[in-house]
Amino acid sequence: METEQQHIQNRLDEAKNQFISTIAQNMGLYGVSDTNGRLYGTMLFADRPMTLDDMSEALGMSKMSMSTGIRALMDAGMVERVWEKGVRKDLYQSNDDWYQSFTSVFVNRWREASDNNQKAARRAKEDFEVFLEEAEDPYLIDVLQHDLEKINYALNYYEWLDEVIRIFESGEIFAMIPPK
Amino acid sequence: METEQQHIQNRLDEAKNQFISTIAQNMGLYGVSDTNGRLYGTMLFADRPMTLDDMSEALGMSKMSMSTGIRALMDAGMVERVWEKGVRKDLYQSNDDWYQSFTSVFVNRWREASDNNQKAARRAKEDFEVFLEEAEDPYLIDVLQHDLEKINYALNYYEWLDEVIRIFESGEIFAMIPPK
DNA sequence: TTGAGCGTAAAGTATATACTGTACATACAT
DNA sequence: ATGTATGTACAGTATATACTTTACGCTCAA
Repeated sequence: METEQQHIQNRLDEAKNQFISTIAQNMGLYGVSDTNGRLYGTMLFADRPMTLDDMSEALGMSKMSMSTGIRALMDAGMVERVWEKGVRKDLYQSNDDWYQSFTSVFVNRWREASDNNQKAARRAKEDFEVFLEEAEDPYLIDVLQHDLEKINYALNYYEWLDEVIRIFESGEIFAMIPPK
Repeated sequence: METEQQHIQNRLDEAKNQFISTIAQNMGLYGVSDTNGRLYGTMLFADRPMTLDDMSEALGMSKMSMSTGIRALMDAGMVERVWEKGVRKDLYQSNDDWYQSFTSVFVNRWREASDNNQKAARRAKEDFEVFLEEAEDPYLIDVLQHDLEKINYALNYYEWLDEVIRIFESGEIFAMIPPK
């Protein structure tokens, strides 16, 4: 027979779970899978650092999944490893500074994409310019000029995007829009 | 035997393809799949609006895939349908205003995520507060207070995030960081 | 009214992704 | 030194996603 307090505890766990499920679902935008999101949420509400076995128990999933999940969350800077002397098992806790950790995730992902795109655009531009020198057919020249315009437009866009990313990277965004 | 001009044309197509492949790969950040990204890229460089059959031919994929792909790109506002009288087939062209289309994609996705999270957080907060009233066990009370702190922190974060999204939604971002 | 051309729904298939179980290498305690 | 506990690589399996094929309903021309 469960006591009154146990009943509250159960409903509390249920409420937490519901919240965790929701944020986990929406973490796809940060490039975090659903289950890794639940993993993060579980650690967020844990009052102590957790071991892989703790997580495995809490989520009812294999320890191996926890291991790979933690690695992904660490890479994203959303989780950090902590040490306690006398404890053999690895201990992890969530990085609770969402402003820092989530903007860094955002910056890393978008910076990489922008860099790739810029490189590809510059390479295409060089090629197009060479072709333009060689071309004689008026129609081909016309096509090439239009294509060059597109590439130049893209390059400008990426420059702008870089500026946006920089605002987040440097922390200027927090001056523009102060955290509460 | 291919002429000089044809040879240029071939190399041009190759260069375009390489560029398209790169941006398509990085379009995952916008929630656009790789092949839909290629579809967009193909239309971007097309000098005329394209039919589903054109696309199917260009990408070497089934017309059905083009149909569903186009629908996704339309929903994202990255592609628009155009009419030409006397033409039976549906015609589509890329929306070339990247500042508009891509920021709107960004806003929609993040706004939805933020809304969901906020709803879940508010629901959790209400629950936690009820539990706090009912709780008597000091340890449980302590846990609840910490949990409430987390939820309040989350709510503040979502408010901040909403502000960030609003900057993009309203176009204020273009005053802060002007397009080139 | 009929027939051909068009877009898409539905079901089936292939490919990619996420997850698990086992087995191993490493580190620590005795 | 030896045994035990711990994290992870690897291979296999299940699940989800992307893609194709077939069939159908709708629209417009004749």
